[in-house]
Amino acid sequence: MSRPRTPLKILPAPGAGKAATAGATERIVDSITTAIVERRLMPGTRLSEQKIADIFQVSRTLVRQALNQLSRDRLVTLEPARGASVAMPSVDEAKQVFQVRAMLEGALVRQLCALITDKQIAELRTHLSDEAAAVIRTDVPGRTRLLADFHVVLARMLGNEVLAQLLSDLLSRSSLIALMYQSSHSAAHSQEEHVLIVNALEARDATAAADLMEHHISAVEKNLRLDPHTADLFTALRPRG
Amino acid sequence: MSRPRTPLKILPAPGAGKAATAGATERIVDSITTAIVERRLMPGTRLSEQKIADIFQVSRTLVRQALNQLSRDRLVTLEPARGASVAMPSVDEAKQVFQVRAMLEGALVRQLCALITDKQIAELRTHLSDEAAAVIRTDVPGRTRLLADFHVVLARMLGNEVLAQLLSDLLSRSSLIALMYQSSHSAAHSQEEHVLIVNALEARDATAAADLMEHHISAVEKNLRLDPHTADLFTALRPRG
DNA sequence: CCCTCAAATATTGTATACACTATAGCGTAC
DNA sequence: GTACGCTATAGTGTATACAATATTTGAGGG
Repeated sequence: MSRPRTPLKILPAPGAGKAATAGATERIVDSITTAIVERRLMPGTRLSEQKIADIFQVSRTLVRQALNQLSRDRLVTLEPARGASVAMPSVDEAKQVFQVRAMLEGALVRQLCALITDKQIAELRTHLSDEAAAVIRTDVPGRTRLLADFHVVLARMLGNEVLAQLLSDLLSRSSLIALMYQSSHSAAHSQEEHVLIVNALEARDATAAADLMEHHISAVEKNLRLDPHTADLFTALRPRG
Repeated sequence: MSRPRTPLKILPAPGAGKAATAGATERIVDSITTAIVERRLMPGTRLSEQKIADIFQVSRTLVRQALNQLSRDRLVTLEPARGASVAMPSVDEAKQVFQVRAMLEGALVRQLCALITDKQIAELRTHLSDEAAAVIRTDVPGRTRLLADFHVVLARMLGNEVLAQLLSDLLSRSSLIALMYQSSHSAAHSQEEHVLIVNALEARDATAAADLMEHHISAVEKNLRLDPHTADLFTALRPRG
């Protein structure tokens, strides 16, 4: 066996001590998901069923279930008879994900302007200061999660679980994309844009809020290194170290 | 064993003779999906793993995989230790699905106006006449599929596979919802609205197209029997025949 | 006659076993 | 020395076996 580029030490998932009483498979999904988002598993890494099963002390059955779920979320790709690896979203896929997010979240804030309450604005302000705090103390996993959660929180405020779920999936994919195409968009900048969006929401200015949101998402996308040569680095460097 | 309310004769899937050479599990997913959409499996029907395994002449392993995928699509619900049944989307979920569709497809046609080619318009016209033909000859499964495909075709024309996939899922759920809350929105009416949307696309009138699309989706939703008492009929009649 | 409790049955959850495919290492021929 | 092919090995795909849990059936008591 060739030495794996990544030691595959997934297990701890330190901040994710969920109540896994019922779902053993869910624990695996969560661990791998956070491992990918926290950049401990790089795109292209092979995910051997047996190794993961050993790590989690379960049979391959549950691991396969987990990998299937993850493949449905597009976080891992499942090549027939070759197994699973951490997904490597193409440039096209990256652009498409951000386009869908712009469509969805633009409409989201537009509708939210008409319905949002002062109490919800206050909650958003709290979230914003949490974001700012995480950015200041350079808590990378924390700020990544909070910056993504901001968008899901907005969806929840519309009272639309279906939308929230959808957006949550898209944000996981966005995290993987940002990880793969090294974003130069600073977390601080993202956080500032979030503040502007909340300001527009507070002013109940639907057009401004939508424009700001679409601009924000577009800015994140534009700051990805989606140039062909950089994108190919991953595939170019994949087989050898 | 109590006699099943539905004989569970899923197998034939007469019009769906797909090339299932590789994916045995995919065949099961497709069969059950079309069985649900074509109303041969009513919401709430229990889906026993062993029975399905016998029908498809495979082991429970593959059936479980299929049911897991279907549960991810929200077409079946998976209660722990109780097994799978055809999903019974709640009124809230129904409204949320249509809300998301309105947001997504409104933005879709708005963007499509700027990019659509005359050739694509022609393709849409062809699709529309297929729809009309299916409506006239009261080909219920065919017209259902074509009316749903219209929306996916639009997504494909944007060249956005991610969006197309997302929309495809939402449309499956919409089918189940329409099935459950007996829609009074005639297929003919839907088809006419599709024509209006294509007209607006041809005129490159983004605002009109978006309005028409949102109105169309809203009309479908409004024609569902989402009144509390009717909605409860399913649960009320579920335990006994 | 209905309600409650208990054994029997059916069904799901998990693990293991086996078959098949792809991969890697090595030896041989050119 | 390099290229080709063979064998060994690791890994996935499917089926089956076993354990745990829910559901049903029946008997007994109120």
